[in-house]
Amino acid sequence: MAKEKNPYSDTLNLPQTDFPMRAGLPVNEPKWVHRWLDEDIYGKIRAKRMAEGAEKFILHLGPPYANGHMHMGHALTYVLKDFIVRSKFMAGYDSPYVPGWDCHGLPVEWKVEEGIRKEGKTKYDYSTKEIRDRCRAYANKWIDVQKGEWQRFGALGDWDRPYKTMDYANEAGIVRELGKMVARGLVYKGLRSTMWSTVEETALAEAEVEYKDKESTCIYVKFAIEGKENEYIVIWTTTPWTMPSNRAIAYAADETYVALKVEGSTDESLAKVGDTLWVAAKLQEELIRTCGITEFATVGTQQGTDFDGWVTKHPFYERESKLLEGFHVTTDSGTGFVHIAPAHGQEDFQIGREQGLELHCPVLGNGVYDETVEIFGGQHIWKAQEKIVDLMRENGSLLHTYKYTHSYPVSWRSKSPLIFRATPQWFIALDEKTEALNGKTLREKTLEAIYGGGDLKKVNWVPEYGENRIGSMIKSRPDWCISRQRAWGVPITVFLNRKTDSIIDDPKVFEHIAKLIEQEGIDAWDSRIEAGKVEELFPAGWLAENNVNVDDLDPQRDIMDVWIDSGTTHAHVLRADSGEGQRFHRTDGKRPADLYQEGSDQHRGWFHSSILTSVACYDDAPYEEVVTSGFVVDGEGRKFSKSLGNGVEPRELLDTYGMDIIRLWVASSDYSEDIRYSDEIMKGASDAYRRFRNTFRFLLGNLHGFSAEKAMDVTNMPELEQYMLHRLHKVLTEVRTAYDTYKIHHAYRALYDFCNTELSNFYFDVRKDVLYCDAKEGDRRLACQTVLWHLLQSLTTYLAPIIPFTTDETYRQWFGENESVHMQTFHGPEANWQKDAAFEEQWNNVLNTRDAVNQKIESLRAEGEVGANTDVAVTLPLNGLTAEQWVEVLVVSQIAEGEGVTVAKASGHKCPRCWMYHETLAESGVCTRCDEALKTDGHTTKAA
RNA sequence: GGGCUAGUAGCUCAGUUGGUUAGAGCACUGUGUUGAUAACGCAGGGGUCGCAAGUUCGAGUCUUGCCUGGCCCA
Repeated sequence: MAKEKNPYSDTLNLPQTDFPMRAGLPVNEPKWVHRWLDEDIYGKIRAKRMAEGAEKFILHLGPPYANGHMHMGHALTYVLKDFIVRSKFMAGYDSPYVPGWDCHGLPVEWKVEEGIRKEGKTKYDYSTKEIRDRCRAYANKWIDVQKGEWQRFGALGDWDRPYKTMDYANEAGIVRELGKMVARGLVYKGLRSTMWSTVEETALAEAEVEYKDKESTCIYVKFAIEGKENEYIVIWTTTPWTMPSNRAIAYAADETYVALKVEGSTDESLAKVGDTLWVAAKLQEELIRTCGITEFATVGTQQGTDFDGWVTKHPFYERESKLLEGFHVTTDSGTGFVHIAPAHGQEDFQIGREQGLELHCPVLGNGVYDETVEIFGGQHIWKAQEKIVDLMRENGSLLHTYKYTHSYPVSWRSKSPLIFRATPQWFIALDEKTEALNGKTLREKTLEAIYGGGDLKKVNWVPEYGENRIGSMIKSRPDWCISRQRAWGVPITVFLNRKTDSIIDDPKVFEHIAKLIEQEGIDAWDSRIEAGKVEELFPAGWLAENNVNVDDLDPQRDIMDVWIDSGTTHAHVLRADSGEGQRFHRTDGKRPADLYQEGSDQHRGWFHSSILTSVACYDDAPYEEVVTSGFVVDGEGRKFSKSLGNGVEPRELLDTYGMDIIRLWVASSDYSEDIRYSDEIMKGASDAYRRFRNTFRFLLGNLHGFSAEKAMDVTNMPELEQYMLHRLHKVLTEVRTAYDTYKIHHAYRALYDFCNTELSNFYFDVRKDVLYCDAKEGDRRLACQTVLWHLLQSLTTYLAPIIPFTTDETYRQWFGENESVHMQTFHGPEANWQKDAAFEEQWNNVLNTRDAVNQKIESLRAEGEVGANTDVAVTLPLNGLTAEQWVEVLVVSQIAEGEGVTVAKASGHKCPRCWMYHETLAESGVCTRCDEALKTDGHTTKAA
């Protein structure tokens, strides 16, 4: 049977709106992005806030690296930042947010070199300047791509004026910071153990190293102990070529060692009968077997520490090699003694430096021993290697040799084996006491900023454990090596004066160079050096005034670690742009940034480099507060990786869900820990989105015909409306606190639950009767609409930071195309919405009663007695409400006062218009309320 | 291997200083619904709080160990 349309339907005030139920986010959001840019929403908000003299809130952005597409990690952190910036704007702050990019560094340079190779050429076919130009173009290409993706996230910001670390002004700014650190005596040149390719003749970064199987010549070598007859320390090594650089032997302090007296050996064995050999107890069997010892006696036992002070002779040079404790010595293999060549190993170098051993690297960049090396000087290490073994065999210090295949580091490009070389590098000193820091060291002063102390205010670390995390890193980190032997980066604009063996630290010189870089970019440095115009790098007359001969100067050709670039953005972005009327100008005496917000890996990265450079140059942290987030992991809590095949890209998600849903996913998660991503979780976000959207649609539909001047004063409203405003006051207060403390998921949760529980389940359901059936401008209806009107404004403004697309769509739907929600501030809570505790208590009881009644009605329904609540009559204690109010709240037809709660099928006649039961109906056939409403609104009382 | 950190219903989250049968929303199941209908209401089921010891009259909450993850180092 075809459904017949109720003739009264047309006389009802049913919801009316063009706001579609289906959002079509993937298609519509990009239009909003363009619209916001066209309207310059960001610029307008800022102009408005500045005109108001609003307080500043500066969230400073850690620049993403200008290479590749935005991934989920980017999406997470840029959405979080946008929540914060937008919520600050909404709260009335002036919150400048400037996007930026980290541009220099290896990854871009690699990509460019890769491109060059594809052309069948090598980087040597190009000048450094040409390489840099290509790097610059490459970075710019990705900046354009990332900018589009970033904007698509819905991020508000100063898109017309982003910062780039490769902009000339920023490059100059980076040099200025270097100059400050040099002037403060914090920069020095020293040695560092680096991975080196003798083929490419260059130091390699960690990421350029691969591991491959390599066959090495292993040797057991005897070191004669001084003051003892035929008694030896035995070492084992896979790199015989490092023997000329041996300076010491390391033992493990807590291992037991034994002395074995050789009493018999095989014919091939090099072990001599009568020799006494020291070896770790755990490794003696291996030594005996490998070296062909057939008979022996254990003639001594002692702990590692007992070797302290022992001295041996180098196997083929006339010099000592003393025994030292080695933190890295294990008894997994070898002999429990490790030969130390400080120039040729990470741990060796560290021990060598701590113990004051000779660190000089006697191997040249091309792998040839220099002239200081006796016997083997001028020979290539790989070729000399066998000769070294032969020499030791001849002089009797070799105990055994064999070939051994193991995993060995090679250059990812040439696949040639790498070596460790101690090379000269530039460092920032962590432990140098300097006058500029009140006689304290950079490490001490930075710790004061982290933990609070001295005259420095403690940084607020959120979550709290961040404090300990970065603190323990600063406590234990070595000096900061800031030099790189590369092309794409800001030069270390330092001159070594060979004559005085000092560096030029005059700030005037740095400023002069910075000015040149401001004009010409980083090429200003190299181009003058290469053209032999070094004197141009000095202010006019400076050389003569300071009696410096330009020929004595050795201008450095290294570039800076890119962590200096981004680590100094507090200076060349924030401080440089903070003058009167400029973007970051602040008069509140706070640090340059209120907040840095990044993933927790940045305790080692950007938070770390930023606080060090800021303390080094300005004696204080660059930020008041640091908020960290976790990482995006899959539904099982595992990280995304190619090998697991569980990765997702924001670009795919945008096509299936749209950004507001992705943003809801972020908002619903506690980002202080890792946040999970799965299809199931995204389904939850989609469901939540639909709830919000339908709430908006209900509000818009029922506000049809309403306008601001019809709004009713709170005091004139029915109690139910007052109660709802009271509840709204409560939830908005909660959300404010949540935003203020960056607990976005609490804000989301409070608003979502409010929409579900207070609105959809209760208020909307209860008030549909009044909204649909009362006269259009009846008091009850206008009061209700006034509440809906506040709800519309509060919900859109409070949700605007989280779902900017949908809230703006909603807001403009009601307030007009030219009124963006993003130009507003939070709507409410207004003081007169709040009621006293007794009022709240009474209404909470009403809701409890409602639950009890509903349970009873549900049983009635199960018996098939009733369908909708309007079929029901209820008896209950009125408890201070009128029967009329109970009818409204329970959406039932009849209420009678009684002792307990009972429910029954309503009696009388059902009004065909509002479905409520009445003992009598009006003459027109509808109930008296409907009858009046029909008359007031000018409908014919009897439906045609 | 070291530092930091987490593990409460299918999902996302609450659970103050240890104290009554561990909560919420969503999802799920059932059901109602000619007026929010790819929407909405009502009701219901669902957790030995990662595991194992220990402290305590009493532990999701404290201690130790283990398991499984995450970030950063070596």
